[in-house]
Amino acid sequence: MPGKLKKSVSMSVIRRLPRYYRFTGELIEQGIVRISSGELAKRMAVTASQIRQDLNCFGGFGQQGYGYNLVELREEIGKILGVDQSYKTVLIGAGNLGAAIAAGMNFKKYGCELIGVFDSDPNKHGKKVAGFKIQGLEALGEFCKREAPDMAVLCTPKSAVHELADALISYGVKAFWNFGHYDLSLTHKDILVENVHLGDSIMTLTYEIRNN
Amino acid sequence: MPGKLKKSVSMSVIRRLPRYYRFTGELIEQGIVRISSGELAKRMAVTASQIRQDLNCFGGFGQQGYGYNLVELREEIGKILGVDQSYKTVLIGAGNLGAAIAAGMNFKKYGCELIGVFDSDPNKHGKKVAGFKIQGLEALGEFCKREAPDMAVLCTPKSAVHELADALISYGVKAFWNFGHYDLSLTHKDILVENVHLGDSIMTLTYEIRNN
DNA sequence: TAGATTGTTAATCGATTAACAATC
DNA sequence: TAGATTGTTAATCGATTAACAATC
Repeated sequence: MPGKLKKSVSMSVIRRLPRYYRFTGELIEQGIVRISSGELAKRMAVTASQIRQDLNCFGGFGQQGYGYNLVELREEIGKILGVDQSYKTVLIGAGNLGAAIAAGMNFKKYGCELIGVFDSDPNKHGKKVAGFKIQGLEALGEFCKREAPDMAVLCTPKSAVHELADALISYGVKAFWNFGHYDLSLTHKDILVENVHLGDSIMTLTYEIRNN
Repeated sequence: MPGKLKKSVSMSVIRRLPRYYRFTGELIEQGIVRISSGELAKRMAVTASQIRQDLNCFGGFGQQGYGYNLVELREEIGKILGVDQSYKTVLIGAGNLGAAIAAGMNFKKYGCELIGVFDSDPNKHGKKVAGFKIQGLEALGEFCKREAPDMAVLCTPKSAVHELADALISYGVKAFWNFGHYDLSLTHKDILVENVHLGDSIMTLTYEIRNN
């Protein structure tokens, strides 16, 4: 038996990591150096058990009797999340939302690097967003062959998502940050998809307003 | 015993409802009239059991031997989610993202109605977004007293969220759609919060790129 | 060393899936 | 009626919490 097989970490855990990353950042800003799982739990309104379990999926970052060194802990979580990377990213769909994401999202902070912005609308071509000239979709293939982006941000209407994904996958893109109201992972296998369905999000809020 | 107490529905179920709402809409567009839980399950890549369990939290919308009438089902889910309502909504923070949400989000489709846009930056005051003149925060109190909004969309930097929430709560706002990197629900109780943390979202994607 | 706090195993809880009787 | 499919109960699975021995 050549080394134990690392059991894959559940999505529930992964989705909590960014929150740990944010909180440790804030605590460091406040000048705090070390923290126990109990104290961190209190501040984040979760259980200490959960924090210890979550972190131990990735190794022992703490020290018995002491707790966790915040700078060290944050760095480790950052590495796990990949924010120390620089994944090349293209953004497709420079409408309201797409342009806002391109201009306002600090990609570097999250391990990504925006390298191009595309839109199907010829009227937009050549205009600048976030320092990038908006390019037509006909330029996408060559651009991808040259730059080999890792990730695509999809900010197009849902009708365009399917076809775009086909093309991007054929150009070697494996990861999709999808803002379109379309369930990419149903039709496209062997890719990574993270959906941001703003409509779904606001509906859970209206649900709660109503049922309260 | 005056009627059985309806056990509250779990968040896992609620968060699946918008997806049912989307899929039933698409199926209706395709001209399909009825569907069985088994067939719907296949299309959504979930189990039929889950669909039946989820829907039965709210009552029996189906018919044995027949399945579910799509138009009826969608209407029921819509009512549960509150998309037939018209919750008055103010948006605070007309930066890149805030302006894009104001202009691009079809609030009416989701049971909301945008009634005002606010920003702290005096240079923006008077400019128009989505047909609304951007107002200063000093106008917020009077506006809320007059209009009594139900919901606030927070698109400000995290440093402003806490104070803004204090003010809005004092004006009677109970529900917050929060785009700021700040955990509102930790500091403010008895309000409804739905967070959209785009940073958290993109980090789960970089995690997956890295660990794949 | 004694006290604190982790890493980790065991117990509990909740959510998902399976099964099937009810019924259209 | 017979076949299909729901509504609902029971079984399983996974995630969260509690407990505690290991150890800094």
